[in-house]
Amino acid sequence: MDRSPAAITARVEDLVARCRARGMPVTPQRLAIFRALLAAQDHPSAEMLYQRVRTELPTLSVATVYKVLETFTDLGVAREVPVLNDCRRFDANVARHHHMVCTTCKQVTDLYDVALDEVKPPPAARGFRAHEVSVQILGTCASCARAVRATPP
Amino acid sequence: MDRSPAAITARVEDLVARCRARGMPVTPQRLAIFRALLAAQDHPSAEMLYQRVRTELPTLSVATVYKVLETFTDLGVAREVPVLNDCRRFDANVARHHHMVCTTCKQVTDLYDVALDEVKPPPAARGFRAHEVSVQILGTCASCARAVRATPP
DNA sequence: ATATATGCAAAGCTTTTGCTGAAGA
DNA sequence: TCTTCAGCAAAAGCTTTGCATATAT
Repeated sequence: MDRSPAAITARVEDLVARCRARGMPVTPQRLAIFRALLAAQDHPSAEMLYQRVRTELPTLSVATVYKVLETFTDLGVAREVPVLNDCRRFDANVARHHHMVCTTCKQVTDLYDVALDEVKPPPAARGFRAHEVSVQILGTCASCARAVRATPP
Repeated sequence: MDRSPAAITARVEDLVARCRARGMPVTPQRLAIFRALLAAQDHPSAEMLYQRVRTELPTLSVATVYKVLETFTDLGVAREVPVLNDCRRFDANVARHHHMVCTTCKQVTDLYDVALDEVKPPPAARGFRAHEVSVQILGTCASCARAVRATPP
């Protein structure tokens, strides 16, 4: 995902435009949480975003983070990533991509691959209306693999 | 997955053998929960299994279901399916396959497709030790699609 | 001025944990 | 007999909800 200052500005302006289009207020909470989500590379949970934005907005509450993330997915400026069962994870990257998930440290890494993008619902899926094909590679990331070798169980 | 009586028997015997091999008791709870999981086509949660087995073992507790499912995954006779964030889902089908997930009714359907099996970790995944590649097709199942058309939002 | 959002607290769910009695091997 | 398990209850997370206040338009 493009993380240049210009791209960030464009994404924030897009959020503002979408809020205005629906007559929804542009609040400091929405802006700060969206900026934090744009800056994040780790598909943060609501709690993680709360911790990061709290330094900027000390009165922020976790409930607000959840509500704002819900709003973002409704507006189409962010999405929930369908990985890991322990807590909800979010991403401001709405372009097509896939994920590598470390089952040890729960880190989620984006994966761009045209071959994976070619994956289509097979004939067996008849009657099912596919909205999204998501490839999820589960395994152990490089640093966790090293840690395990250093301290065997 | 083969659900013939002979196959069911073989799977149960396999469970018994693996328990014995590790010196673990074969309890009525383990047998009943495993049979329920073998019979299930819907990737049940712990709560769903609890409701189904309860009729057979009225004294069963949900905590036991969780512990037993943990045991099953350790033994390699069942697995947790990496789909949906609302609750943990389990499957006695340990063969390679993928999933279609209805985001409306949360139904999870198995998907067998050799083309999807060909999906491999791309070069970008260097250093990452892939244990499993799981393709997840998110969308709306046939019956939910009908329901939406009948009662538009 | 009005509609909407925020913050707080409480409740709701799913899942885990600790312990005691029960039951397989 | 001896180890492991089942059941219970309590606790721990994550997430949602209801309501009064604050705020963006």
